[in-house]
Amino acid sequence: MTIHSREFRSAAILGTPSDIRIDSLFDGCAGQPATLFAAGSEIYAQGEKAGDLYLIEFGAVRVYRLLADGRRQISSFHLAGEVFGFEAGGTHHFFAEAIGATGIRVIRAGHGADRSRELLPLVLQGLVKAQEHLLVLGRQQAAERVAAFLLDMAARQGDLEEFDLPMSRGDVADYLGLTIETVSRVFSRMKDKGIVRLPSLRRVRILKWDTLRAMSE
Amino acid sequence: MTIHSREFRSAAILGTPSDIRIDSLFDGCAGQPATLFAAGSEIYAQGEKAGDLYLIEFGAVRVYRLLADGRRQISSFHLAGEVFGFEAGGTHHFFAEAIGATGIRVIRAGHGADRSRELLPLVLQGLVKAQEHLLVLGRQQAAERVAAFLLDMAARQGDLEEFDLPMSRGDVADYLGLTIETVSRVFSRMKDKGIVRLPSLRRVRILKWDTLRAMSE
DNA sequence: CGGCTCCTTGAGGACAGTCAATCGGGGTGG
DNA sequence: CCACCCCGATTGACTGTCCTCAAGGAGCCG
Repeated sequence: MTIHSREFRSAAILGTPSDIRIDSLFDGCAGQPATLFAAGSEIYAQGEKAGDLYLIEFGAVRVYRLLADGRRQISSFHLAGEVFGFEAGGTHHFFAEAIGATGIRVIRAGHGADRSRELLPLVLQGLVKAQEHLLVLGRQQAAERVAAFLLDMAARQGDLEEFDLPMSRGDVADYLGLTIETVSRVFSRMKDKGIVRLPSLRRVRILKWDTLRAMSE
Repeated sequence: MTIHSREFRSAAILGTPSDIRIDSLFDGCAGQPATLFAAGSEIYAQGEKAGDLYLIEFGAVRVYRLLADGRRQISSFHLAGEVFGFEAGGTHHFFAEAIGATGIRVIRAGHGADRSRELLPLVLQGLVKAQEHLLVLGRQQAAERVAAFLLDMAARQGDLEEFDLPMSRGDVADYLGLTIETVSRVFSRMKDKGIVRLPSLRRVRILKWDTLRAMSE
């Protein structure tokens, strides 16, 4: 069900949220066309052979894992300018899907050169983020989780007052370890209290930053 | 309150649970004495300058983070033979403490040589483990979490029928995002059902592996 | 043997989940 | 351009799992 468009030419990279430089990773693949993934299409699956990395040019990606009965945990979202696809042991332990229409540049593995030096800081940052998210899932209540999530999304889009939520309520729920209904209720409550405005389903404007920060502890 | 014993000579490394070779990391510090950390003593703290790595020779370590009101999430336990201390941005984002009396060999940073190549597989494995733990915290119930935890502890001690739990019930609770009482109740229920035996507070014998595996899904 | 800490067990309550009905908005077709 | 449709989101009522509070028990040290 994956749609690949070799025709699609990349938009400008919107800038990396971190200060880690990734430019050098693309020495060997400059000028390569990006691939377009349609909404919901699979980028890689658990069990597949891993090695390549993926740079998002526009759109967003969810990386997740499933339990046997279908319960899903999204371990991370990735936005424009971010790199994902790191794996251990040469095998993917997770699934990756485009959330909306997403342009991705593939960084092929084994270009000869050893990329450890450039990759290590990126992977370390991913490790810290995952471990910080453990605190959210293990010890925070629903409202605290949503507050932390909104602040993270805002920070990754330049701390603008208003920003996009590329993902559905269901995706947010599966990222925060909650249900759709609980996420929806927390959003509504935040709106009622004047903490946020919700101009549309996929858009948020933060009105009370300090309140949100206090909520996320 | 930290006790460092420069006199202490290391016991044999008990073997790495993974198949990743770490020998080469110690080229520059072979023969260095290990340091003894007393039970509960701090190895490093959040906010401290990072860079060194730590190899456990015996004992166990908890790595955790705190919320403002004292809620604690243990992001990982580390046993004999394992390396920890990876950080991003040169600063520790977590606390590390010895659980019981623990012998640790410090791998000093900046020995000149670039360690990226050896480190990357270790960090990648840590990332996968953290992300897998997200699924446990986000989507599994209490009994499933405990089952997954026991299987993990068993696997890291050679899949022996009977093995040590170096940490307290409180540590287990803070690792699994539960309370002491819930962990205790799940243990008791598993004992009642003949799934495990608990020869002592810090020791477990798994009787029904398949049941545990089915529980952890 | 006493006292301490950690663990266990019980009773009751709260937060989030489940089930179900309704709302709303973006897209399509008339 | 408007009406309809459909999927996602919202809201409400109720349930259940886990947390909180509290008391009692077990192991381990001096």
